[in-house]
Amino acid sequence: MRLTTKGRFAVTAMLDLALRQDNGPVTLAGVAERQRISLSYLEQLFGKLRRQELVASVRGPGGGYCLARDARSISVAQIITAVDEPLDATQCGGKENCLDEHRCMTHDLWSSLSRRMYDYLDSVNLHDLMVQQRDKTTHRVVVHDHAVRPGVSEMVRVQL
Amino acid sequence: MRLTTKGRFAVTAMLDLALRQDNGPVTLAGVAERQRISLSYLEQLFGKLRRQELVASVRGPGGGYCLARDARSISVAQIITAVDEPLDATQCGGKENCLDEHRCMTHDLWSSLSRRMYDYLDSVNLHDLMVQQRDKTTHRVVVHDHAVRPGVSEMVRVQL
DNA sequence: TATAAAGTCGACTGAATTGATCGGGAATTG
DNA sequence: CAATTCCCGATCAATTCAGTCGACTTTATA
Repeated sequence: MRLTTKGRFAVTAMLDLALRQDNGPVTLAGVAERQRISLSYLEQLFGKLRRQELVASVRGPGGGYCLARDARSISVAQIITAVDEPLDATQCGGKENCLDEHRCMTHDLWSSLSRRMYDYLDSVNLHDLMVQQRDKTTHRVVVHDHAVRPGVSEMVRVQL
Repeated sequence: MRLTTKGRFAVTAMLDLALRQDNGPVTLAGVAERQRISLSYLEQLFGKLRRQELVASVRGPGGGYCLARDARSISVAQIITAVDEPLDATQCGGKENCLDEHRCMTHDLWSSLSRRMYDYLDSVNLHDLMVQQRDKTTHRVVVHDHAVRPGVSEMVRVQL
């Protein structure tokens, strides 16, 4: 499990998509502009996301991308591993370069750590992020309107 | 927070150190040989670990490295951020390239995610890993005594 | 049917990072 | 003194990152 800006771009773009797909397919050009990510780079990322069946594409005018499944069933871990393909195979990974007892130490240690990290990222899904983001927006509006709509947002804020 | 093989090397080396420092300072040459990491690369990593005061060095014959503090007080997160220095400042990070409402989305989303990951890695310390590793070794010995040498790797393999 | 809007694909690029190598130091022990 | 070990800087090939470009396919609609 790697964690780089590449994964962040993908998660950000997917969240943008999730928040806007109610009005039909979302164009990459739109995502690129809103999130300040280069269009061509997005195309590469969405190529991978599409092959992993996290998004579906609609060609032609009025086309764009939609989530391929419910936001609740798409985890952050799935997004990240979709674009960061070489999962973690870079280590000794069963090859011949680590010998005797120590092979196991390195291998097990890291696979255990990285599994626990994966489990965490897998427990956060796109819908969670949408709610979190909408609350933030709401909160801003509330502050603007000064205190007409108390509720929802108050709590989430604290966590960040 | 980045998570790459560089961090894995550092954690592995620190664990090797922690498991052997009872007999005095541990040489990098020893770590290099046992863990199959190049000596010069280890020197670079330990330079950073020393500057972060996670390890202390002893020069001259019989010298080497020791943990600078108790294993319980050194977390995996500390090790990783020590060697992967540019913590996470690579994003929009308060700069001018993200505008209006969307700035907050990207920024808050990722800082929240990455903070939770950090918290997790910060909750695992070197002592935890030592215990985990020693248990595994013990377990292996038991199996070993059993049959005619059914292969050291047999058990450990399962987990992978 | 022609055109424009969109996705699709492949090749390529500059910059940064990874992991490694080398050479020469400085400190310490015996 | 000589050996051992840490320390530091320069350099390097390979890979990845992030972005660019050009050509192509699909499809809605004027």
